[in-house]
Amino acid sequence: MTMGDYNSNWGTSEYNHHQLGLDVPKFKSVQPPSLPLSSSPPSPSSYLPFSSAFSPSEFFNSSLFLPSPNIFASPTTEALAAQTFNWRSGSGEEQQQRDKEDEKNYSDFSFQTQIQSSSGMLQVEPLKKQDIWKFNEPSKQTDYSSERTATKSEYPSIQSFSAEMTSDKSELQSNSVPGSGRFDYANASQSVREQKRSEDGFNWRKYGQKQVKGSENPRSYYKCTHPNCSVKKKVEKSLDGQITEIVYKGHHNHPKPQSTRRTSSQSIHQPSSSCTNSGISDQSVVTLGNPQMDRFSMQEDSSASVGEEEFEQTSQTSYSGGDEDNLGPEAKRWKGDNENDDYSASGSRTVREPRVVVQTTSEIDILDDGFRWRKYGQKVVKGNPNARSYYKCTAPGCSVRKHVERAAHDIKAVITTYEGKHNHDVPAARGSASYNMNRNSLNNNISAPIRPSAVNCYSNSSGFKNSLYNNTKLPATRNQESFNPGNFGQSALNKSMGSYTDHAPYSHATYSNAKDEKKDDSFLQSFLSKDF
DNA sequence: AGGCTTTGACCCGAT
DNA sequence: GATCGGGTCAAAGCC
Repeated sequence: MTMGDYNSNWGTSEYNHHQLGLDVPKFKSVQPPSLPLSSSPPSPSSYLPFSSAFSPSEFFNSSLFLPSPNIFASPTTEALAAQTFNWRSGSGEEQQQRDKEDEKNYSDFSFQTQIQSSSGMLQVEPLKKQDIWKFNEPSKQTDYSSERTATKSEYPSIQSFSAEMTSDKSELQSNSVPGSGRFDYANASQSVREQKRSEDGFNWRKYGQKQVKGSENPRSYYKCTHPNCSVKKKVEKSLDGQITEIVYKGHHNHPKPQSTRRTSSQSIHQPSSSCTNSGISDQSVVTLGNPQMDRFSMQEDSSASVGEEEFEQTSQTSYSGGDEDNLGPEAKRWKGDNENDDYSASGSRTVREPRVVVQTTSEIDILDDGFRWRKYGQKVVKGNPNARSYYKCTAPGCSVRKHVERAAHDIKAVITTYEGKHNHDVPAARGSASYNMNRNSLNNNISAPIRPSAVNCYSNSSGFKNSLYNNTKLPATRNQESFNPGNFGQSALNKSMGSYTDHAPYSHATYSNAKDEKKDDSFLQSFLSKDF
């Protein structure tokens, strides 16, 4: 192999779980927002450490629970797909029925969180796992890389099963729900390879595996099996089989192979659709972090619509020169070979093709809060070596922003900070009947935050205005979103079972965003002072 | 039989 | 030039 091979870019990303080969239809059905859903997926936040007095099923059915089809559209969601809520398992026929539905259509979000304050940052610490996304926006492409990226994070400790790389049969088996008898082994087995393809629409062949330094997770190398297609991807999986990082390289010079498989799950997955709606475009690196230091990175490629894909190109934001140094190690490490990529490598990792890009052009849901976000920056802020990804709500006129970063003191912890309030509802495109119903229901029945997680923390340069703590206690307006899965749990629980978060310490989130954020301050202030 | 995974060896750029 | 480490090769085995 020559260096030239790398020029194919480690930046192409398939959208999501598909690519991850995480396809166990039954478990990771992730439905794109645009697709009709028969049911709504549970919010990641639904994975909460319920107390004995708390009825998961009730909560799940209550208005507090805000299933959102948006989840499907979110890479994060997809990344978390394939898991079920074991706390719901075996709790009655009705419950099982729901579980069944979940298996078919839901992604699993194990956003079990607990609020903690640290270093002035309000953080949502996962009880199990959490995700962080880092997007690096590489270059444009005009080939058939219609792939998109979505990450999947499984939380085995929470789920009865965890869908994983389907190649791993043991994993498949482990995904069964103990005692549930709902797992169709035969079907799962049969679909193992099919899913390999269906997940991301492409076929992959593993050509190597290696234990990389600095990570206990083995890295697997895959090549697209399509003739003359040089797209590759590398996947890191944790010891427990969870995908911790994925990086795509190159662009498919062909459309996705037509799949004859039309299982419910597949139709639900339709990564392309989901991605399309999400508007992910161009390349970007997506890093999903989780408690187990699961790092999921993807360099995503966007490209012309091809085959089943249809992308929505969006504006791009790129960092120039100096910012490169601010890229997180992950981003640098995964820099691809895109023509535009030219970061200089840092750290001990060997990088063959320096690339420069830290941009994300896409409109994408982060943490499945139901809104569309577009990354506009990424930076390593003082006090935290972990890169902070900055996102902005893509809705016209909405200046809500949020940033996500992994806690400096604990990489397992993810800090999500919201700034501002949405002046609009959740994008309709993502809504489904059920979703809307739930939303309405929520509004009618409670005064709790419309969005489960409410606000992780609102902040602005002039000071912290709202804290999650407050949000969980104060009635929220319909527009009080920017929810964080973790917060969802907090707020929801507060409403349904008391002050779950009363004990949770918190502190002001320090949102040290730069000047471009400043301009929104007044807007935010206005909102904040008005509604709070 | 074909396709895929596994895995040790090898290649090669970086240090 | 030696060493390190990531990426790839390719034979063997599995399904």
